[in-house]
Amino acid sequence: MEAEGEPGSERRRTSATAAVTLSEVASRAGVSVSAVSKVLRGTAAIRVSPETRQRILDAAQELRYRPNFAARALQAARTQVLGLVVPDLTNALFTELMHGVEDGAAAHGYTVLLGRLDTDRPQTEVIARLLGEGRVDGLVLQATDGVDPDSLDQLLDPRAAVVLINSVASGRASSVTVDDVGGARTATEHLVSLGHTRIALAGGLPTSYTAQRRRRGHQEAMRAAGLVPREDHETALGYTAEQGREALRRLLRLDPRPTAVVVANVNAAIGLLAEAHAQGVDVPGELSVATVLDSWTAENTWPPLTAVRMQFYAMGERAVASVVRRLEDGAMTEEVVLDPPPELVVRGSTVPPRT
Amino acid sequence: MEAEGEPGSERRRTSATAAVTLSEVASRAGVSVSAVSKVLRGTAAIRVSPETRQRILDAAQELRYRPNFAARALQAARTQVLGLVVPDLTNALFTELMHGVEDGAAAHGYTVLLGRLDTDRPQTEVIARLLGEGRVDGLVLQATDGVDPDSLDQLLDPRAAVVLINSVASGRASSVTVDDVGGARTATEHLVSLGHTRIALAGGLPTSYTAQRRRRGHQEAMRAAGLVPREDHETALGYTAEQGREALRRLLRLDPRPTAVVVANVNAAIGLLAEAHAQGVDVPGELSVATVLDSWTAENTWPPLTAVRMQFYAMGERAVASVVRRLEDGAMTEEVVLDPPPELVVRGSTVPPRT
DNA sequence: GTGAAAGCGCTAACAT
DNA sequence: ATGTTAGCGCTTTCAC
Repeated sequence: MEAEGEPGSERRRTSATAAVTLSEVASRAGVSVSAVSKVLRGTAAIRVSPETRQRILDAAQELRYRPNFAARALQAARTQVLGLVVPDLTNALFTELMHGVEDGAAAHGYTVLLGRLDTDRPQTEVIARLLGEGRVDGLVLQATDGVDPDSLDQLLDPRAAVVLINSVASGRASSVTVDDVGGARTATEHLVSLGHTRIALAGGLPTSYTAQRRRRGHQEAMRAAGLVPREDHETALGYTAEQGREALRRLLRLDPRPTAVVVANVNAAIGLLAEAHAQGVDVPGELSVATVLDSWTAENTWPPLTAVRMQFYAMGERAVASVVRRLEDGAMTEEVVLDPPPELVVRGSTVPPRT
Repeated sequence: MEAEGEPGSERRRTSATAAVTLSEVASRAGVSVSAVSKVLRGTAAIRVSPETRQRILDAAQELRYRPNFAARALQAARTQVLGLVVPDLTNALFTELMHGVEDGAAAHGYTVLLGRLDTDRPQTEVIARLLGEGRVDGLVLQATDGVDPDSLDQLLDPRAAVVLINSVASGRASSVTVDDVGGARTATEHLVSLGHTRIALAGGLPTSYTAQRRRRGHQEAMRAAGLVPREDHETALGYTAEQGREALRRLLRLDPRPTAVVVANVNAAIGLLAEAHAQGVDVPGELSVATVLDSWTAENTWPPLTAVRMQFYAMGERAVASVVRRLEDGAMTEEVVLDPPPELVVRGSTVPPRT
């Protein structure tokens, strides 16, 4: 606002690409770069007279000064960027996680860089590039579900700030996990409380860490209710809609059929439900369906799916908090998101069994 | 591999955080930094003897050298990062777009930084920061649907490399748009071809650019079939599931009722379908439902939704191609993705009208 | 209170 | 064919 120094015409000079630099601000304010630097970033605001300070602020303002990201990053050896690496961008669930990561990152002053996990190129490469080239300060990494934990172990530099999502590598990386056991337990308990006794489980792949934990939760709830989890009532096909469909087909071959099923994943549950329609199976009349994991899609199926909301958003936030902590005081932690507990949302797909 | 120069002990010095630099490689190979720089980035590979070259390559290899991102970015005034800014990370459709952007970016040697669009903070700020601080070279920007085009106009620096998704700002930014007109037309044509004549439209907000275009497509198809689009057969409530439900309620009050409806968005269609169930309306018996925009969720509803796949993935790819072009030869373009045309996917929710 | 200068790691123009 | 050097824009001692 203050007219000062240079003629007005000079101002318009700043062209398209040419960004305003610190020294331009300095010369406009008639001070040194270091003074500008100090003032602009608040450091040692003290050792500058109020007038100089104001002059600098004005100059920066008028010139629309923006600190150059690369220069700062180079100097600080910090980018304030976190990498988010996931196997499948198209998954509706990942969306929630990403959202949590995004919000968490913003809250801590970081931005998020998306990492690609090519199926072909080894995950190692991605990680090495992101971290090794200093493109990011830390990494939130969701390994492909069902990936060999040992190989994961291999590729993790224990000194790097990486947090694993829904898998663990003790001593090599931090981890944040959703409460899979509790989630599955909740779903099964709900079915039990409705009076079901023949409760099947449409689970994920046996190699999957989350699938194992959800299975455990299911079995715990069964046993707690005095029921015996039956081997043939369990499938372990996977988390996709198609795999959910296949799970239903298998369950239908059983005699007697289960009266209820816990599906370990919404996507699979939606597929299973669609297949039930296709096969003329009445849900919930003949078969109650409860799913672990909720998403908006679950409430718009017919009947709407009873689901257990898992805290993916919170997990994303925690994951960021975890890397940031690691970055700041080197702490490596393993955490299960228990706090907002898995939340049962009863909708139309579950009712008491027919008598 | 070549034992050369420094004692072996020296090697292990490199600690956790300390990244290997060019000069370390240089001294290990016994050459100058510039030689290493040239060789490692392939430039002028010529003016170096094969032996030196090999020595450098080996040294870099052994030291696991990685070029520092910030240093390169500073020097080149380029980050090879593209910003992706969208209003809602949680939208299933955005997911496809993001995927296309990701793939496109990777193909062009860029990575993707997620931009936040706080509802509170002005979009200006986000853009200014990302571009102004040089965190990204260009921007793929999806303005909030229904945002005032003029205000968008305001905040766009016409010199910046930004491409708009599904909205336009002629002369200020490039744009890539999905074929909304064609998509809606296709959906309506399908219904017409089944023999429907009372075809309603559950549209998006009137201010929305896409909604306007989809409405146009619908009307075009109606007129082409000799039908008159009726004002009272159109709602313009919005794209969410809840708004789809409301649209159905309104349509049900009509007399005579439409026998078919084109919904301008999957999410709304899913809501509309769920509401139909809730109201005991038989789909497709009493009402055929076709939706513009497809997603995997549409095929798992009951009945599965007939939908028109819009090319969001392709749009993402094109958007990246567009920014890259702009970055390289300054070209500003406006493009409609016509090439993979909107694709009709007939599923169970549409049948001929009852006689 | 303010400024000069070194240096973060890299590239490119310019010697040799 | 190889090396020297001057920055890129910023932060940060260290002098004055």
